[in-house]
Amino acid sequence: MFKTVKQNKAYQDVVEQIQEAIMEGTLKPGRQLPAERELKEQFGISRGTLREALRVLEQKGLIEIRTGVTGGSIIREVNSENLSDNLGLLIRNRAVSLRDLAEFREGMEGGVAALAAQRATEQDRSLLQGLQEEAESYLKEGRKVWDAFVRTDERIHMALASMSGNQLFIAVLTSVYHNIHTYYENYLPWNKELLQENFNDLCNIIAAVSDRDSERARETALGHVRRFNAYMEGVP
Amino acid sequence: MFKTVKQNKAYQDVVEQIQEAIMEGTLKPGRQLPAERELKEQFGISRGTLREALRVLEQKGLIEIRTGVTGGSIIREVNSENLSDNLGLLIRNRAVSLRDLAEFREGMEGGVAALAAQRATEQDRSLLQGLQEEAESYLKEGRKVWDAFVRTDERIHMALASMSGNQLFIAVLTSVYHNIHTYYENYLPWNKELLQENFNDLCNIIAAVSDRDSERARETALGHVRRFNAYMEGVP
DNA sequence: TGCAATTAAATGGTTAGACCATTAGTAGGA
DNA sequence: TCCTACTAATGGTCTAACCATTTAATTGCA
Repeated sequence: MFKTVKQNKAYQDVVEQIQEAIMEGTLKPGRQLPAERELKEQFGISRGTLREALRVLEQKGLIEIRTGVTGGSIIREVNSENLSDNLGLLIRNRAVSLRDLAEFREGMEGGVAALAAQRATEQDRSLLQGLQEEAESYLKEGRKVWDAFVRTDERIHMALASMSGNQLFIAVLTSVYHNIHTYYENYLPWNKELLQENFNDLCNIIAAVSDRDSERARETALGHVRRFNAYMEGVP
Repeated sequence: MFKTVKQNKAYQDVVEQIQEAIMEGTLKPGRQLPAERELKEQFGISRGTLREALRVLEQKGLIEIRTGVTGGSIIREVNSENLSDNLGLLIRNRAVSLRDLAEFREGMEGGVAALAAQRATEQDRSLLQGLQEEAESYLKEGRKVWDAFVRTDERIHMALASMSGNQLFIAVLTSVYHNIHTYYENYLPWNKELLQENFNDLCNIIAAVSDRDSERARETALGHVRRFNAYMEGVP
């Protein structure tokens, strides 16, 4: 019949009030909160309690706290960084396996590439072109810059996610890449041929995106991920 | 050449130390940290600073803080609650739209269903059977239990995610469902025919999973999500 | 003996006031 | 004009005390 009454701590109340003000738009990104010594008066609490509340808001990604005379708590533009961090914690903590990450990536990369193909701007296309040339130059330089190549590969995939315009894909793929990186470096039997194959796949995906051919982008990307996942079969 | 030196605040240092201990497994879920008055001695900081650190860890979902004589900071089993909260914030802030959620779901549901088909046990299959019957009975009861039907629908999708055995799918889909619910309830033009169509889709997916036919499960699930997303086209 | 009420003790929650560290502007001198 | 030192405002940290909550131990009555 009745819900148990929740006895809010003082700092929680402060967190909720400020969070609501941000969500409602009363507090807009870029705007600054009053200084701590004034805020504590407005809320009628001590500075220590206020600071606990501000730390929580900071951790939630809602404010940024700067020191110095012009410093203070600044309302942040909400982004998906936090979601990535949280997912990263979850991945590390639950000991998500390479297999899990790989399966998950299979589910997403195709869709991301398809959306990117639909939504890429002229600027996006030239960005991809530039990244492709960068990757090619690393490939030619040979073994000593292989990890530079791998990083560029990752940047291309993230650029595609970015072009999808979908914050969810961006956030989730960011975490996945951050955590899958070590696996790929350690377990893939990198050699000249594999890098070349990887590069060819990238070129095909980029070409499909440039042609605004979303279905070809989807299939090419999915095929790429599947093939490379298969190369890692049997890895713990 | 060199990275900029990061001047850590004291509380950040504490957060990192405790977080790492949890991630490495030195601190296991259920275990309690020392009391604040002792912890502050171990870290060589004041209680206020320590409490800021604990609040951050609490917000990250890594510890739970209880009052009382047996209280203290208890290491938590990390779950996807935080992820859901975060996604909720992004949605309320309009950083993630219904369209984003729908696109994302399209990317995942097919893969989940395919994995479920490969990995479902006998027990899983009978669980699905039970849920299907439950949904059918709600459907027959008519309008007054429609939201019971919708909740069962959600449980079926989550059961499939669970059967995929992939913690990533489970965590992410849990968050997505928790947050997409309001959209579906408000914007889908629910009526008898739509519910029936929904139910038929579910039956087909469940049948494919029961037959261990992963490709049919993938296609059926994907088609289902796509069709229902299309019904919501034009929604903000 | 058994149980209920009371008390005690440990924990987190909060307060007050002080001082330190960082930063940007300002004034003053070379 | 330019550099330097100072000043003031902000967050960061510390100390020490008291309040609030919860559990376990104690007490006292039946």
